[in-house]
Amino acid sequence: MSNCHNHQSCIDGALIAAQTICKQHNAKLTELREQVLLLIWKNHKPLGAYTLIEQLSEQTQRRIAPPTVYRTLEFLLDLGLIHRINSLNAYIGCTQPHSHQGQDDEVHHHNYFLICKKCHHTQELIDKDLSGRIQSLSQTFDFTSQDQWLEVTGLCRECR
Amino acid sequence: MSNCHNHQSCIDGALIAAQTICKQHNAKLTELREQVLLLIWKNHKPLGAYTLIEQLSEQTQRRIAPPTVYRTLEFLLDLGLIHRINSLNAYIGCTQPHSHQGQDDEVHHHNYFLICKKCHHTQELIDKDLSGRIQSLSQTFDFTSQDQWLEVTGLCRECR
DNA sequence: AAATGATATGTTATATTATAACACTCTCAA
DNA sequence: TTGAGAGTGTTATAATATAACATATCATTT
Repeated sequence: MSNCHNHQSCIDGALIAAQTICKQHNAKLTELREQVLLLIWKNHKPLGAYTLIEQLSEQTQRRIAPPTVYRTLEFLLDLGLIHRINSLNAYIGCTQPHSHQGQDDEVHHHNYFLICKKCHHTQELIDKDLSGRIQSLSQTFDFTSQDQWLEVTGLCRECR
Repeated sequence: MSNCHNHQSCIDGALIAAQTICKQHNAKLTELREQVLLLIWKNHKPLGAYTLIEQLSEQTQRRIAPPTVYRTLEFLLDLGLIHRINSLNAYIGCTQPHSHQGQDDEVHHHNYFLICKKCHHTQELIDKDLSGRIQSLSQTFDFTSQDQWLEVTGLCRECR
């Protein structure tokens, strides 16, 4: 782990947030979903689906097939509890899931990531100002923006 | 094509720009590379690698295998002549390849796209102000940014 | 022109990521 | 108690991408 912090409290917080958000959306946080979410958080770096399948298979002592995991990922993505890092084909826990909730119960994806090219440590940003700026920039091109994905690659402090 | 404009002049311009940039980098714009670049431009929408393989196979009347196309895509990507749209696993021509040239002959990727969810029409933006803003935001997180990828999804004028 | 080395392309096989389709299970409300 | 929906299991396969090695092409030197 490249950034020092209380890791367990991250995980605990993520779990509590997940429980709250599931309740809000009348969705069930099943054992499988909780396991997947926790594994993603424990790794604390973008995690590929097949790595996740491996870890999950080991942990449960039985063979987990891809669709099982992909469905679970989709569930967590839809609720904004995790994010997909497109440039890595990998998944990471959302640090502020509540901030992605719209008034209409819809999840808006305005997600920004700083991704270290060396260690793949990934930091999520949330910046309302930047969101607004990108939105209005879109408007000048007569484009109605919905979701925003920003991936900035470079070097984190440790790897520099 | 969802945005009206002189399409042939786009293509012609892209080809001339490619020739110039290849010369600058002492790289060869071979027939294959030119064919691929033109096909990408003719489609004028993000094009998947395997669609490209199909079109290229048809056009040349022989079977083109994936590595051939992927290598060519890599070449064009490296020179900044095309971009990869990560959210679509697809490739599109760069509208302003010269603007990605650094002084040190290195290509910097600060690329922003507006992607229509319905028709996949994709508009490239270049905005130095936004680049700077994202760069300085990265700095506040003690992160040395190199490349920036922004993909905004939503609806274009025609699809709204 | 022949030899050489570097670059480009061809070819075969396979890795990696993701989804389709259908079967089974479990819960909970009618 | 039953049947409808949600969740998960299972098998097969689709879609995207790369590794490894063979061959060809071209420029340069001899």
